[in-house]
Order: sequence, then C-alpha cells, then structure tokens
Amino acid sequence: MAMSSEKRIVDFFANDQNQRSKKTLSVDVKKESAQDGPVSQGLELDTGLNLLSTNTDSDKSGVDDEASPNIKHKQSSSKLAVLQCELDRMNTENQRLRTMLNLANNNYHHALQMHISTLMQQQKLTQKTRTGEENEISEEKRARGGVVARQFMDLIGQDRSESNENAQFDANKFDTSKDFDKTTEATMRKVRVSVRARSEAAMISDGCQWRKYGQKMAKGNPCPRAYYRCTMATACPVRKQVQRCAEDTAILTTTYEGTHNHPLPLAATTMAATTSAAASMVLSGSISTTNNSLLGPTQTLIPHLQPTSATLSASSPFPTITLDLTNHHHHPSHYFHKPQPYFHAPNFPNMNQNFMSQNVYNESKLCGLERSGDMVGNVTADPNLTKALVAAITSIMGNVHPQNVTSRNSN
DNA sequence: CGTGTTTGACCGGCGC
DNA sequence: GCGCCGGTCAAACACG
Repeated sequence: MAMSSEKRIVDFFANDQNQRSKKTLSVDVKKESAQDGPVSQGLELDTGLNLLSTNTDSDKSGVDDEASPNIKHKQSSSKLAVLQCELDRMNTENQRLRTMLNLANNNYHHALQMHISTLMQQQKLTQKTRTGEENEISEEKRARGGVVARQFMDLIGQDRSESNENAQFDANKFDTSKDFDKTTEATMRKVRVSVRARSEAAMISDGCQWRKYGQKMAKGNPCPRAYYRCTMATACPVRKQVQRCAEDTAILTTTYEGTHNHPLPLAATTMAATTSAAASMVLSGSISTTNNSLLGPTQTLIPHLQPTSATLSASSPFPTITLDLTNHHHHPSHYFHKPQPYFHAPNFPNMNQNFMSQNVYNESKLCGLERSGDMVGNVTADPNLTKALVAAITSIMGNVHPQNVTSRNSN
C-alpha cells in the first residue's frame, strides 16, 4: 500500500511539472471547473465530452453518434462526474499522504536536533575533564566545535538560510568565541516575527518556557509591553515581547526575535522552524518566491487556510513580519462563518488542535506592521509563506501542553 | 531558600 | 550635545 501511495504522489506531481509529456484528463477537468465558475456549466459539459471522447468513447462513437446523442450525452456526464469524484478522492489522498510525509519529516528534524544537542553536551563534558594547559587550546576548539554544531542546528531550523551563511562568515572573521557569540546572536536576532491574536490570557502559549525580564510603557499605548526571554537553555538568544493592542485590548501582540539554540519540545518545533524560515526568507530576499520548505508540517494541517495579505516592514530596527490572526480588518467573505478565534491560554483547559484549526483559519491573514509608511515588501506574493506561518502557529498553539508553556508551570 | 516577577536605573540609538 | 525612546539590567520583593 505504501508503495502504491508513494507512486501516486510522484505521478501527481509529475503532472504538474511535466504537463507536456503527460497531460492527463483529470488535470484538464480541474482546470476548467476552477476557471469559470457558475457561468461555464455548458462549457464544462462540452469540454468533458471532448476529453472523454479522446480517451474512451472514440472507438464506439461512430456507431452511437447517430442513434442516441442524448444517451451518450448522459453517459458522458456521468462519466465526467465519476472522474471528478476520482479526482477529488485522489486530491484528498494526496493531502493525507503529504501530511504523513511532513509529520515524519518534522519528527526526523526534532530527533536530529536532540541528537546534536546530546553530542554537544557530551563533547563539552569530555573537554572539561582535560588538563588546564590543554584547556587553553581546547577552549578555542570547543568554541569552534560549538559554532559548527550551532550552525548545523541553524541549518536544520532555517533551511540553509542566508543568515546562516552570514554566521559562518562571521565565524571566520572573528577569532574569539565571545566575538562570535555576539555576532551570531546579533544575526540570530535580526528578524522578528510578530503574531497578533485574540487572547484573554496574559500570554499565548507557544510551547517554550519564558522568563519575564522587563516591562515598559510604550509610547502611544496605555498597555504595558512585557519582555520575556527563553529559559529552556542557558544563553538562548530568543526573546519575545507581549503587548495588548491599544485599540482593542482583546488583541495580544507577541513578537518573537531570534533562533533557539537548543532542541525544542515538539509542540514548539514547528513554530520555531517557521519563524526561522520566515526570517531566513526575509534576510535572503526570497520572500517573494515560492519556497516549499516552509510548507512542511503546515500546509496540510489547515489546507483551507488562505491568508489574504502579508507585509514586511523595515521601519523598526529589524525587519518584522506580522502575522495577524484577528479579523478586525477587512473580513474575507469566502470562508465559513465561525465565532471569533480565541487562543487558549495555559490556564485554559480543553485545548485541542481541532479548535484552533476550525476557528482560526477563516480569520487568518498577514497584515502590515503597525508602523506604516515605509513598507519594503509585500509578502502576499508568497502565499506559501503566509499559509505556512498561520498554519504553523495555529497548530502549535492548539498542541501545547500546559506544563510546557510557562516557567511557572514548569516548577 | 530557590525561583520568578516587579520596577527603577541604565544604556545605546536616533532625531533635532 | 541633548532629550526621547526602546530595550535591558539588577536589586528588591513575592511566592511556594
């Protein structure tokens, strides 16, 4: 079964890429039905006739044509319907298989990260046992080893991003580990991903442990801005800011900054990978091109999710992508009507993925950063990115176990 | 007593 | 140079 399924996926994708050599009936039907909508019913029928006649009925047509055109018409229609059903079924199965593949891929990444982390710790332990004289030499090696391992982890998290190339460049440029750490940290924290969501809780759950290190009153907003840093590992550079929207205090804006330097719980892996990937795309300038790497675990979790706009701003010190999971802007009318999505906070029981999937998708879209005026790019050009961001974040928030959410809960 | 939060002080970037 | 502002630090405090 696995073999045949796999083969189907390959064939299906081959149709997309090699339409000349292998233009199948199902692809043509899909194209036409999606193209014209209600107006094209007659056309759709005619097209079906043509398509079918070329493949199946051509041999008999000479006999039946004059006898009963109506019967043939009906037969063709029913055949078209059958084919469409088959196409739908194939699509569904394809989606399901893609989900499985992405899940396996995600798990593999997670396991790999764990493995690397373990190796790094073992390496540190063995090096600590050496003599002081050797320590002086090994200090540098350890730093470089850590650099390599960290870069490798970045490769996993950031899909061989350009920011990682920057890190490598910086590592060659500076000799001491301290210099490198500073530079790497700066690089890792370059890009921000901001999430706007409705939440009654003080903080949305994202699968990581955070420690609050500051709070400030921001200009133009009566609500204070809270600063958190990741406490899942020492010296993890990831920070986040949490602030309520001035106009609507039900909306919580969470801004993530940086890349984790440690393995994450499964619940947080997708979020981290997605933000990292988004950051990478911003840094590398590939934001407007299709990047399937982002579509890993997300595309099929909420396949109907179609954010309408996404913008990138460089007005703040670092470029920022804002993901808006609220619906207070323009409301897309092409989705089902659902209640307003509220993210479940750690204190809220009954968190489940279905809730998120069902309630968030129709409201989700990426929008511009609040500071308007100097937008540098429009992320809308890459629907994959927008879909990936929304799906990843929503899926994570629905998946988090309370004990993984806040530092208090971890005690 | 250990851990996390609060909050005023401090620092650096930026505009004038 | 000065003031503003966002971000961070760290001592004091709260809590279990």
